Amino acid sequence: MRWSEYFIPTLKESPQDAEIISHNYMIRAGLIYKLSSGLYNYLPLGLRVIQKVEKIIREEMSRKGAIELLMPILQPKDVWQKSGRYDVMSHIMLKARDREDREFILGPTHEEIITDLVAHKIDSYRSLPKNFYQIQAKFRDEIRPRFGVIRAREFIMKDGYSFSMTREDNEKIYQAMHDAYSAIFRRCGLKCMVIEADTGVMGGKKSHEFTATAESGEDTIVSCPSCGYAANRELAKRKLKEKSILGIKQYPVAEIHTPGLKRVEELCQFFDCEADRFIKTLIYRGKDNFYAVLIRGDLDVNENKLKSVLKDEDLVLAEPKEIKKVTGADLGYSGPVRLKNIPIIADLSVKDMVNAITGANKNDMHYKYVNIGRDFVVYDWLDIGFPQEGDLCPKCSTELEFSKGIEVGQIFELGTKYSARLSAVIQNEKGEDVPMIMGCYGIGVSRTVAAVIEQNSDEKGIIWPIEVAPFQVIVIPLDKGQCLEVAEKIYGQLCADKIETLLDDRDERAGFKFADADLIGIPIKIIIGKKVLQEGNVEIKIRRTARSAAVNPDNVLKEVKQIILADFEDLSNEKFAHMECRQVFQRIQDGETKQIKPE
RNA sequence: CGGGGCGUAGCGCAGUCCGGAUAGCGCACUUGAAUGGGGUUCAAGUGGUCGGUGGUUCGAAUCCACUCGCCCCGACCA
Repeated sequence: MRWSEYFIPTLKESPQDAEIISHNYMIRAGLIYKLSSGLYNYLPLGLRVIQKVEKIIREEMSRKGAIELLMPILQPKDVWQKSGRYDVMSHIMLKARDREDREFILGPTHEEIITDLVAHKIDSYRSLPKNFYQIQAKFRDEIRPRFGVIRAREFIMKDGYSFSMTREDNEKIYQAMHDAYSAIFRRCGLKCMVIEADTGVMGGKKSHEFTATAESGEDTIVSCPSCGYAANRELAKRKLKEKSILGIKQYPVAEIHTPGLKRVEELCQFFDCEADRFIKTLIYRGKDNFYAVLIRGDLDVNENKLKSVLKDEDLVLAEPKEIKKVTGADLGYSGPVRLKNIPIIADLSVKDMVNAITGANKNDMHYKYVNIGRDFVVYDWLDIGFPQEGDLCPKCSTELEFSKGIEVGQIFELGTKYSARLSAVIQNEKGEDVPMIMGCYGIGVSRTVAAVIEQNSDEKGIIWPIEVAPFQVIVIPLDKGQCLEVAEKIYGQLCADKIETLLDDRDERAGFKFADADLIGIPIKIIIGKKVLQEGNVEIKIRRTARSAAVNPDNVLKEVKQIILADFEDLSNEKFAHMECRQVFQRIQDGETKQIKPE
């Protein structure tokens, strides 16, 4: 491709609304252009990268026997009502009516559609298992789109759905997808953590998240450096460091007048102490009864964990009126002491608290010097908080580490939630109708591109890993005349050999071209300048290492192929095991060939 | 949805508080000249319904009301 005939609108200045590196570079390198909040044009260069990621996905998916199809973006409302998700996901769905006033939504995902399809077209267990996928645009009316394509409203997603007769088959596909995802992200040049994840509105039993580590990530990952336990902070279990409370003197309970003071923050000031001296008491309303939930004052209750340990999906914080009824006092004065007829559940963080401060279940009153056992009894000790710095691994008690990441993929074991509701049933060997067992597997394609940039860039711009680079090579003539002639020749050779090459044929100065080439991140530069050419050479320069070497123009094709192969090998060992290539790559990396400008 | 901010040329911004004449600056773009291996220099240009509507006023980018859009923090999030 000739730059002058192509379309790469680069920007020298940073756009005002780009908060993170990938967003900034995607705009500046001319990959995307915003149409409206959360809606992006993919410009030619950006599209090429998207297509590279899609190609990798298709290869790895079909390697595992998955079948590609394509479903509509516009979906009739009634399918969603059948699954029960029309209401649950209502807030992210864009709704529309056609000319006959029929109701539709723009698909935020496709479980319902594929299940409907399979329900109609697969009627024997002999046809199972099947694993379908598509790559297509999704629309989710995000509450707050941000970070460019990382949280966009319209985005490109690969979504896959498997249908099995048996748990074993389902488990096999889950594992196959797990493996496929690892390969996909590795080939994209992404460092990922695979972590235990929450199933959210998808429902289902088991889920793993593939999270690309990035400072700018929205997800917090908790991991154990010792045993490898890793989970989303929303889900992560924890142990707490044990503190000995032996020998600490317990004072008698004292009632303190605390007029109008309800929030922990205010109470800290009043008592002149840290938040961790308080036992926060929250009243929750469950399906059948109320719970008093205790947690240390500086921590928050993880409601997902609470729901799951109490096996009560309907759990919500009680209304002020209900609190008054249950505790006898207004919101803000609840406490465990003399709290009757309600189970007291406590987070592990409360266990070693001595002489704590709690509400007194009387308005404007708190207790000081409250002690467990003596002043109240806990019905059950549970892990219902979020892990904090210093907390320990639930499995091996090593101190947990925290990192940030971008969720690029997630896989779920769905069970029979959708198949049962949408009648995707088959007859088993005994002639009984049973719902199919499902799994679902998603990759945020556009988001993956952003994650790759988050992990692969420097102050000059993007540094594409070879497999997702929009072009592998950029040929840069620094002058007209002979330089351009040689450049054209090399460009022709590379193209003829199916190496994706960009020829910067613009009449611009050297620095300008270099800066653009670095910004758009092409891995290999072929630089043709007068001086080097007089010595009969051109220059090959690697974007990532900034190392360069002079080579004879006739050898450029050979060298480039070897660099590319070596790079591929780096990303995907099993695929390209060419020792020779590695050696040549090493030679260029080490600068063993003639150096123009040693770094 | 709550809180905050912004909207002036393709991009980044000044001007708005305190109303006044052809609405400025940098980058980009066009033309010319010099230059030619890491974002050159000089000169001359193109380009703006000041987000929109209504109002106040002799006069509105500027004041008022409404409205649309965008961004940030929070709530939310496969």
